[in-house]
Amino acid sequence: MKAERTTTAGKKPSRIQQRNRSRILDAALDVFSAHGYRGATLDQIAMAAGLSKPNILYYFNGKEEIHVTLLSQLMETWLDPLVEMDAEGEPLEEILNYVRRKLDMAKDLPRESRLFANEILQGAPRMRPHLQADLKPLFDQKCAVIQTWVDQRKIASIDPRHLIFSIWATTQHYADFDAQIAVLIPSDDAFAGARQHLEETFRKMLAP
Amino acid sequence: MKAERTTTAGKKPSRIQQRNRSRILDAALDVFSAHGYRGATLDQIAMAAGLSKPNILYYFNGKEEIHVTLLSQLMETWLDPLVEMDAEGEPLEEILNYVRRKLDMAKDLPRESRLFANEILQGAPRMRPHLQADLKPLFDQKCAVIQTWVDQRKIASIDPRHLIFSIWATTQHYADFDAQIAVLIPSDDAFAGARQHLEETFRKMLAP
DNA sequence: ATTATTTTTGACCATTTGGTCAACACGATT
DNA sequence: AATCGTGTTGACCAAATGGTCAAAAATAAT
Repeated sequence: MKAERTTTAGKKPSRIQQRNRSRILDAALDVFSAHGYRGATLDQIAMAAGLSKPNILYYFNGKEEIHVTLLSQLMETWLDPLVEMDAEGEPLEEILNYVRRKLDMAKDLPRESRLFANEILQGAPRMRPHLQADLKPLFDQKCAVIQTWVDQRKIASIDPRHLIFSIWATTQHYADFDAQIAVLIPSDDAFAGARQHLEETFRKMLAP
Repeated sequence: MKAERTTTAGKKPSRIQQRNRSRILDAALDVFSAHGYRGATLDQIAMAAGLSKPNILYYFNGKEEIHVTLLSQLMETWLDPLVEMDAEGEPLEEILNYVRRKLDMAKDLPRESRLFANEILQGAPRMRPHLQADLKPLFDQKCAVIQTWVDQRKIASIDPRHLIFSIWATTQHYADFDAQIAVLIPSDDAFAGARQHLEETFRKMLAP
């Protein structure tokens, strides 16, 4: 019988296992988000994790498994703000809160945002299953919620799908295109201005 | 004296030179935009161009030169819609026209959009000079124009910088995140819906 | 202390990849 | 047809890279 210390962990991961696995994942997040999947090397990840390359391969069966693990973990975090959007809440405030939460994520988790962006840009080769299985149903459900708000005249008439796209695009932009923004708004916290701008614009956009 | 048939072309490029160089650049655009810089290989580019690898290296001094050439050419096309925005025109219509043009570019030139997005995502290692030299001054100039429109109450009070970011984000999103959109809006032309949605939302956003 | 188990690593390997080069083919000019 | 500059390529190369493995350290269990 093989070790199988990977995805379907046999029993209980030792203290040292937990520590090293999370070290590796954190280092891999650094490297993958900065260079993309193919641009990242195991040596870089090993270096960043403070472990030897063979040791990395002791904890993960290969480069791809590290990447897939990161993507899977990310999915949960990524969808959470949308899950939080409450059909019973006050419509405008629910949507604005969603915008705020997404912008917070772009600010606080830029590596995750870029990892995601990289994967989608390349055609989502390793993530399409997750998108289909997790994102799609949630998306459809929340679109329906927003549509009821539109039908009840609680917010302006708008296509819920493209509204969500606009929210994703405008918030993630500040993480994914940071290198460009840094050139255009030097030595300034773009997020402060972004928060106010998005608050105001989405408010106007949605006013019934 | 060396050949120097690269950037600073000695004299006149022959018919065959022009043909093959553009073939290579077109193939490289395919490959780079699909896999990123490091993910792209000269063999893939050569294959896509219908030429041998050594032949590719006969026309370009290396992988990086091909990439840089693409980026340089792209810059002009990319900035053009913003250049077109006329300070003398009707403010709201000028901005909406800019949105429309940017969306057209996302639809018609998705490879270029992804090439650009890939480069910025990786921190713009090969493009920062262009951003500084070309994009930055244009950005500042057009921000000033928009600011005068705001000051004259021609459009709503808004931060021109973040307005432009929002336009970039929402339009390019449809090209860059196509893989995700295809999952969420299956077998549908997202651009048709996007055009109407963006038209309406930016109109509301900017109404004085 | 001794055995058993889990971690760690130096030394290797096979493949991929960017790039070189000498030789060869082509096309225009004489 | 011989010549000369332009194009083209098969054969190679060195470095990078994902991955393997047997042996050595640590660590835990007895």
